Amino acid sequence: MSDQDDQLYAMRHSLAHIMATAVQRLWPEVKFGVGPVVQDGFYYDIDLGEAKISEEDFDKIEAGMRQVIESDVPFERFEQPIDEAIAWARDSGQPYKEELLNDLKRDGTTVAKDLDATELGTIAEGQAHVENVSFYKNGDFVDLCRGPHVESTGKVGAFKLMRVAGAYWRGNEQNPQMQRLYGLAFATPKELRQHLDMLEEAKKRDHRRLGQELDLFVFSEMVGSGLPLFTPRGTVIRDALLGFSEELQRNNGFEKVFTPHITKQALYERSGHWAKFGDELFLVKSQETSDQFVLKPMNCPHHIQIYASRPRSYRELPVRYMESTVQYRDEKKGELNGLSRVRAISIDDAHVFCALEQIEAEFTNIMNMIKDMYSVFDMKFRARLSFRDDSEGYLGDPAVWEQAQQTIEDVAKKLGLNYTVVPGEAAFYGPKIDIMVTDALGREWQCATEQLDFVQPERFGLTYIDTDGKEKRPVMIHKALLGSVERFLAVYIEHTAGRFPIWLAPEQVRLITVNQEEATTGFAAEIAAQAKELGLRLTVDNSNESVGKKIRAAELLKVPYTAVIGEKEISSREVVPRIRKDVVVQDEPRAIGIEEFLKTVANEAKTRVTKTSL
RNA sequence: GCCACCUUAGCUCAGCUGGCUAGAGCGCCGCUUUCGUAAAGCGGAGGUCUGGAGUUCGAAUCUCCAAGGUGGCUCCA
Repeated sequence: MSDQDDQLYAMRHSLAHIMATAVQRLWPEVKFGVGPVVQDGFYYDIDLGEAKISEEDFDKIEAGMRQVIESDVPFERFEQPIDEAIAWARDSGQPYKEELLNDLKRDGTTVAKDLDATELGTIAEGQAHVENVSFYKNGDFVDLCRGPHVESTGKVGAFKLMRVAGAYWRGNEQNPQMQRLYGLAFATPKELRQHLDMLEEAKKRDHRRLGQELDLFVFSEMVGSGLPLFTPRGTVIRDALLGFSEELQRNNGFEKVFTPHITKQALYERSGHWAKFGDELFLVKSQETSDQFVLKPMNCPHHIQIYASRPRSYRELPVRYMESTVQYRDEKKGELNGLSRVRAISIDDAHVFCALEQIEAEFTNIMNMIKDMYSVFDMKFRARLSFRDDSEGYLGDPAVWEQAQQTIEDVAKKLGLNYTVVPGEAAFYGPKIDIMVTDALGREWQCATEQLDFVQPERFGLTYIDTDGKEKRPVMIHKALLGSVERFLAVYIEHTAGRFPIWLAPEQVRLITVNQEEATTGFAAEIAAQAKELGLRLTVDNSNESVGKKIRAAELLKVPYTAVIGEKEISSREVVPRIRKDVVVQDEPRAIGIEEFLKTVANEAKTRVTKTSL
């Protein structure tokens, strides 16, 4: 961390205390939880019992905060023996602080199991035996806190309270729910302004909004939440994305398979998913048999059945099956969100069955596809190597894990990936590489993934006959390049602000007729027929509107190429294409023969270029 | 599921502290116009104000319940 980061951290943290001070003055009975620094700001968890804070109270609280800031009182640090601190918490009616202190005393840490490090969690860093704990005092407000803080309440930058949200004490559903007050904080008003502008831009690019404006997908209350319906325009993009993924995979040794969308529950009992994720499966009832069916939430057990359908030789390995299909998961209602989280999920899924010593080649193969794919999307990514830690609950031989993790890291190194190792993030069945993609607004999303699985081959008793004639156990690799197509689309719509590259644009060329005379519309129809033969998505707008208005309509739909068709074009058989500004290289529009124009665009679509040569 | 907020025409929104047949722009339909690179003109249709109950002489407006949505929390094979 740089000094500047330290300063920003201290400032944000101090603002959390200042907000708490203001809240306590307004609601003296408030009970405090934790108030850490988060990305772009801070929050504080509070419990007001029956009373609730709403966003309407923000003016009041902000005014209170400004008062504290203007008073410019120092943040004073002092220490207390832990037992005295516990007594303080009890006496001042702060049961949450008391609980934290008791944990601190007992465990030397406040980090509850399954809980990320919090502000207080780091208090005890490197001190297993806690004797003293530190407090910070600003004016009449005292808080248990590791710090650091700025010197005085006047030394904070620009802030703005953003929202109030519910949050369970220590992130556990069984615990009481507190209110979390979020604030943004930056060193200067200018940076705050910039951040608010970014949020504004993000709102404009929101895929739910653009999905409607660009006519890509809809929801229907009668169909159900989390079940998007794709319009013709949206379906063009879906198909193009999946087609791209399949093309990459086919070129890299994957074979397409197909499996039905329902299966007997027994399959998932065997795979172990029923025990772990049973409540997320949609149940399907047969009226003919007594079998219990489920909608498939994933494909691995199905692909396993294909692999297991006959004995396999080492000569066949690796076996690579791909299937881009819809999977169904009954997500909780509060989790659904536009296309980012749906209940019918299309995944460009694939499974590799291979020998242990083939892992390196297979991981490399898949990672190369990921690199190819995201360079076409013009998106940067980094790899998160999710490895095991020392805790229990990982299945399989630790020595094999160790070796596999080493192999995976070697692959990442060899390919020159920007990667980080994250211990403790592995799935229980194996280590994995998650790809974090950065969008145009600098936000990170998990898209592609590549996961090793030692467990399912075991559970299903998969084998192959090795060179020595003996049965061996293969390992499995799960992979997705796009991940969920719906979520990828959400990310990509926001990344491009709906300005899709030529190969993905639902409508690649739009012809605008100057008038509705036979000669004009006939000529446009002639061009449309040629375009169709070239596989182009071209439409003709010969509605009875002004040329200006029709151009505007095409602009709003973000069509990459527009051409006006009138007398001039009919006689010269040339057009002056209007090119969307993110695609264009030279800004002097120039005339081009219609045939050449169409062929060029068709070629650009085929080669998936992001800039035009026109 | 929990907390906060939101829900008025296909879309975006107005409708002040409760008061005549609920408005606008865009879109849609019709007519006029036959037009040259981001909005031609005129006319029309379209709303049981998300649903239900209540308070009131009177409810889009206030209260309660429900549904859907948004932002979080939680979870994520």
